[in-house]
Amino acid sequence: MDRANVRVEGAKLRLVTAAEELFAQRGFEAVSVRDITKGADMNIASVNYHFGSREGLVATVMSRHLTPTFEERIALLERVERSGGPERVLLEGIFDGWVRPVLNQVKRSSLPEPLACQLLGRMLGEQSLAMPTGVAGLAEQAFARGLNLMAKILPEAAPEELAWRLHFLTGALSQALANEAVLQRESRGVGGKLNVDERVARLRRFAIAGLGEGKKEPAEMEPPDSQAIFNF
Amino acid sequence: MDRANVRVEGAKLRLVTAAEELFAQRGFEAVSVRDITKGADMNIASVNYHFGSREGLVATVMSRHLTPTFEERIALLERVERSGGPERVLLEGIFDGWVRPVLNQVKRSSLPEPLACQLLGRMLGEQSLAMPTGVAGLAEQAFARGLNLMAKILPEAAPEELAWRLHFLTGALSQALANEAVLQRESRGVGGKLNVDERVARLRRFAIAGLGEGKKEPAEMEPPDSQAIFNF
DNA sequence: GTCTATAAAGTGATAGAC
DNA sequence: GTCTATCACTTTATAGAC
Repeated sequence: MDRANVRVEGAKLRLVTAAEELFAQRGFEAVSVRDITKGADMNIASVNYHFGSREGLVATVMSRHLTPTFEERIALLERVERSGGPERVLLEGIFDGWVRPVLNQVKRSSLPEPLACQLLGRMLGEQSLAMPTGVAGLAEQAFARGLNLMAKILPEAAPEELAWRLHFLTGALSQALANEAVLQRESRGVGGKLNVDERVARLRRFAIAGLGEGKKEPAEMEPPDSQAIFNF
Repeated sequence: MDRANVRVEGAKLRLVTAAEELFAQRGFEAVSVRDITKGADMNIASVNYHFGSREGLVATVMSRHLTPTFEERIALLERVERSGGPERVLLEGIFDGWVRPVLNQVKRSSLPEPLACQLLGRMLGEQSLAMPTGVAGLAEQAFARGLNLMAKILPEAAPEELAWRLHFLTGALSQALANEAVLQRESRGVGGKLNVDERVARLRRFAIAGLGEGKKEPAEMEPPDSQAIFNF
């Protein structure tokens, strides 16, 4: 995978850094070229000179973070697949392979941790945000590996069920990274001020249970839920 | 709760409907007043006449959908709390109380189902999207009830852990509603073309397992995960 | 590679006629 | 309540001087 468009330095780096900070705070749509050049204390024309267009800068930001993240995700999932192990270990391997690369990317970022979280959370979760083609291909590869591992744990489940579980995990992860302020408000502070590692530790318990739901453990076969309010 | 700003008709309704369709497709930030009036085949000045400003229209759209949704969520969770039952039933009650009102709102909407899903998914998940104050209050009330019920099932868990689980559920729900196209692409079609009820049925299995993780069931006490790749 | 100046189009909002 | 015309800005992008 060509890394030319992932590495960035000098004037380009100043622009990218300023852009990332603003994208993290306000979202990709709500930031203008002027906001970015002002934030970087550079000339208004510099974005077009260095990146061709606003869109080129957005693509660079996406690629810069998501390329190494998805490459690491692919590598980790591959490693889990090769090393094998009992179901519980595979399940933890899927979660760690899926989530850890995102966390590592947060740590690698030069942005302050809360901003890096918001930026990654947005890139993973924001609707109608087109990924550069190279990145989309990596996302596909990672997804295929995740799906393959899921099928080892739940061989009788429909592949489409497993695909959706990985998708739910991504939604919960995006929420864990980007929406801490929302939880603070809605929970009147009960959510606490957790750093990203603590939040991911909580997500880990939640998601591993969800991903593995239904794996044969005779003791907890689905009871008939006759008293449930609704039937989905 | 005053419903004056929730019910809308005549010219206002035409504008709201056109706006909702565009917001669902492109997101709230990416739609201009001109796009909306063109979509409604109405005059450019009509948005400001009927809603005071673009922001007023956005607030109306949010309130129109989220007010009944959160009111129903509060009512259902209250009902689950009163009727009680064994843990498993409470757990299903929390999920249904949390998610069913959203699904009902999708069905109530005059928009085509896929658009209604995207709109609701965006309102639940889109970062930096300010809720009108009345709606924010309802969201808080619903959250408090959900948290209260969670504490009945997992009395020994930290409240902050339970708050985050509800937050993860919201993230996964938003993903189930709004990002079907993304899953289709990433999974190369494995995700299938599921309608919203089927997607929610899958979310139900995933999330109920995650929400209830750790509730005392001696048979499945956490095994030491010595072989896990990472320790969070 | 950085700058100014400016083009060309789009933005939300409003005054005032009908 | 609907319309036109327009204001006052902002948007991305670029030509051309330095």
